[in-house]
Amino acid sequence: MVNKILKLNGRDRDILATSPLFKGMSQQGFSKVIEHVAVSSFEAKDLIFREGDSPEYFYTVLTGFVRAYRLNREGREADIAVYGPGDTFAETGIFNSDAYGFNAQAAEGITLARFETESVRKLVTESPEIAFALMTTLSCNLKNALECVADDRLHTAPQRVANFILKHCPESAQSARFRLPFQKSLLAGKLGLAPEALSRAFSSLKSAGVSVHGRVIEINDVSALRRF
Amino acid sequence: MVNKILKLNGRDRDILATSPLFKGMSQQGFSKVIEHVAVSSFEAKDLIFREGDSPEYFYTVLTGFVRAYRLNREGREADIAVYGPGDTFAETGIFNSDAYGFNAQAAEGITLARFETESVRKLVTESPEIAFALMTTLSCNLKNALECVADDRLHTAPQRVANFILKHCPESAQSARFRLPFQKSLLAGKLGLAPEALSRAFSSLKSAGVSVHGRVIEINDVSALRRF
DNA sequence: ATTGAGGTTTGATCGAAATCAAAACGCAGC
DNA sequence: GCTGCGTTTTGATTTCGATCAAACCTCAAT
Repeated sequence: MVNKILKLNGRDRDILATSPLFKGMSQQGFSKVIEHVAVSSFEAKDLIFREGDSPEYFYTVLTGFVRAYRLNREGREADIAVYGPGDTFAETGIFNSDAYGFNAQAAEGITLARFETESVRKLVTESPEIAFALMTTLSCNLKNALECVADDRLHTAPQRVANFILKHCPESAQSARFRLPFQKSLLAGKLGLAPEALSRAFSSLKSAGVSVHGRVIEINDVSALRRF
Repeated sequence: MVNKILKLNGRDRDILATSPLFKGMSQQGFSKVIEHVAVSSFEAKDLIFREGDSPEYFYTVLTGFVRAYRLNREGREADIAVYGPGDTFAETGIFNSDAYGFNAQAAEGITLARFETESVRKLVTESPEIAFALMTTLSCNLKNALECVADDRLHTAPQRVANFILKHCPESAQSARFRLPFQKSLLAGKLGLAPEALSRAFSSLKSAGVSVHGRVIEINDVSALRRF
């Protein structure tokens, strides 16, 4: 069930203002864009849009996680990306008016900032600053997508999991501990694995000093994990 | 060996003007950008840039094909994209000054239009038209990359090859025949396959009416292939 | 505390594609 | 037409991860 609040509240506004898309944007630029924003909330499992729909809106995540996935002919699903707080998705619709290229689903209860594709398209031609911000976001999403292809093709399941863990460790830490921001089944999808494969990957990382308690990951020796 | 010609010749200029990046751009916009262009030629196997290099330039392919790939720790290579005539690559450097995210290699003798990242970054803030063209290109590359992830995760080798073939068939054709634009080993890489796997995929498509003679692909019944 | 429903782990099996090895093919240069 | 090199194909084997099935764990609701 979609619940739209037409005005941003203060907290949402703050989250948005500090997201990569708007960070570094002037007050005026920000004000212009948020004239065209609405806040939408979704419950876990709700569909935000469907592959093939016409791209009327694009989104920035305020809270929670969004799962982007595609279907094959038999209806099997494969995740292609996970978007979290501050991430912007489906912004290709601004420049490429063909249909959304994937399904987007709330992985849990979420709130999104929803922008009108059409209105922002106009803003882009008027404001170099807004254009620049969107290009930076596109660049970032493109880099991540190519990285994902490379990771899929180069690394085994345990290596992909190790990489994911290492991204969440402070660069120079000896040891570390953190909490997964979402369900393991979503992490499995993000890494292109079945949940069973993720579970087995975690247990094969025990030998590299990784222990898992529920959603809490503990790394004894970060540099050993790097060598794994 | 890199061979730089500082001025575009007429033919190169035409190719560039009709490439997706410049198609639809005004004469003035085009002129502005090509002040900052050089033409580079490379021989087969030459490296254009290396992952980790600082992104001084980005490129549009004039002729031939470019292989984008990454290495794992053991030095095994995995292709992540193939860029052909009219395609623009490494344009993320304009907005994201961190290093190139992949290695780029000439798959055969090629000519490229080479743009200075820094100069174009300035143009983008001055000209909405140029900004819009770059955003469209970024969008297109992002869509392709996400499509690639989905294809890898959803489809088997024969299905990926079938999809590739179908993209090269006229939408409504009953039967078709076309020539692969590059070596089979490059196609294998593009599809995330070992050359042996591509070869086996082709032979498993014989049952769907696909025959292969060297680089020439013949499809008896396009709609049967679609159902494969 | 008990129940029940998701989510996760473990076990067994299967299948797709990588890898290694060698044969066959295609083609440019002589 | 031959020669020889690089590409592609074919064959045998291995490996990784998917799939199916069942047990287990967690936690919210009763």
